[in-house]
Amino acid sequence: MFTLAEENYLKAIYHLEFKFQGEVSTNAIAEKLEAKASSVTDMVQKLAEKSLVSYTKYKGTHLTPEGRKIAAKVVRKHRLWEVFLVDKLDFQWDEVHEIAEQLEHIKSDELIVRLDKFLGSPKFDPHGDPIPDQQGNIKNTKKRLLAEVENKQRGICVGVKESSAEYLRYLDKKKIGIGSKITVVSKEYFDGSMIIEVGPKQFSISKKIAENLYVQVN
Amino acid sequence: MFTLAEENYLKAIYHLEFKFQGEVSTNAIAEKLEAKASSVTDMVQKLAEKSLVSYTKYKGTHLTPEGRKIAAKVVRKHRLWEVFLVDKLDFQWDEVHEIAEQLEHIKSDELIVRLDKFLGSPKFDPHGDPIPDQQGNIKNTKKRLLAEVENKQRGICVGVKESSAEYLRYLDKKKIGIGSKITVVSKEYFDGSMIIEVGPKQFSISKKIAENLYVQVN
DNA sequence: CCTAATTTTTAGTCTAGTCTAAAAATAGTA
DNA sequence: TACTATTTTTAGACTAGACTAAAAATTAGG
Repeated sequence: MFTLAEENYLKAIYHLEFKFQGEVSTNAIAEKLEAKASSVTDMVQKLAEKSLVSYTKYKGTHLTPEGRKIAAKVVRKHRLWEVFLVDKLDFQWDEVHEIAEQLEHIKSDELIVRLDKFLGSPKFDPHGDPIPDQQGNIKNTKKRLLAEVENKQRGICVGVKESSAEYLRYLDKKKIGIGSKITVVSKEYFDGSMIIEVGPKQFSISKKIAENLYVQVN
Repeated sequence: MFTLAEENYLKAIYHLEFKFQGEVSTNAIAEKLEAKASSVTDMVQKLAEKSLVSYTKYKGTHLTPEGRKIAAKVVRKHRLWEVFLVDKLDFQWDEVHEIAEQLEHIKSDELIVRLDKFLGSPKFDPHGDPIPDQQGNIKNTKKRLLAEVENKQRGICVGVKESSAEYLRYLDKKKIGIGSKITVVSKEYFDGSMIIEVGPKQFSISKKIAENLYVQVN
């Protein structure tokens, strides 16, 4: 199996590859993990030894299929646990990250199979990020801000950009949560506000609200 | 906070103190943790520095109130997670220990409060061992084997001694589980079998069955 | 009560993972 | 292109936690 540090490095590289769509620099990893660049060099060399990343001096790092599989598994575990914490233990969306950072390293395949089942095989975590499947495949989500959605289009709420308690409370009040179907009824280009339909109701939301809600359209 | 190793040492000492009712020897700790005695000496000296144990060379170790509190907390977490795994994720009683060994180290007080609530504040884990409360106090359980229970006495099932799949399946079939109320109707001293009452039914069980079931009487 | 066996401790070594400081490579710019 | 700034790597040191081997203390047996 893999150590905690190894898993964290693989996960960081995984996220950074996604973000930059390609090779990942030593400094980027260092920043993400709040470590020094020299430590990162050390570790990626070890990971390269184990064929989990491919690494060329001064050029950067990227995951091998093997490394990607492991990273995706950690991410899957992280996001499933977040769903557990929010759905079952009633944590708020913004309180769960730190705990999930620990839970993601629990080693037991059977545990994850059963947890997934227990949670109803969710496809998104409470922040709207997609949960990789067992093979590490991730649903191509095309998540975008509600503010960017065209008139008459319909999307599924998959997360928030900001997650302050106030904002989440507002959303709760309006019955907007992960999975809510939201239709843009009309947009006011003057102030960026829009009228949306959620369930049986139509109401107006401000630009600020629309700019902090992610939806998936397709 | 405390490291994984520290927590494991404190937990081991906690269990051994309970078992031996007193001072714990270096070798006993070493055996429990499958480590060398020299490693143990090292660690207990460090723990003594931090006032988590009191330790006198060649004499042995025991927990300070501080150390006991931490150990009890780890045990509480371990046992709550075991309940979660069995009650919610449908694991068998004998499959959960290894996973709980990992989960017990997750750091978040709020998590434990909520988990406890989610599980209905159980007082016993799936093996029938009592779960320490938030203050680390443990219910004095007087658990004993069903075979040792007197005629006409009534007990609550709190665990099993053996936990083979066959045995557990037998218990399931007979609708005996944690919390089941069992009354000893009559004992056959010739072969150690007994007739018991579980719920609305009375039936006979062999000595072997009775010697592997723990109940709490009073 | 003295010697032998056992237990415990000390001393020194190892690995994983981190760091700092300095050297080397790369990139940016005049 | 050459010089400077930035990035990356190397070298060496540190800590936690484990180990082996040897020394010291304790316990047990005659």
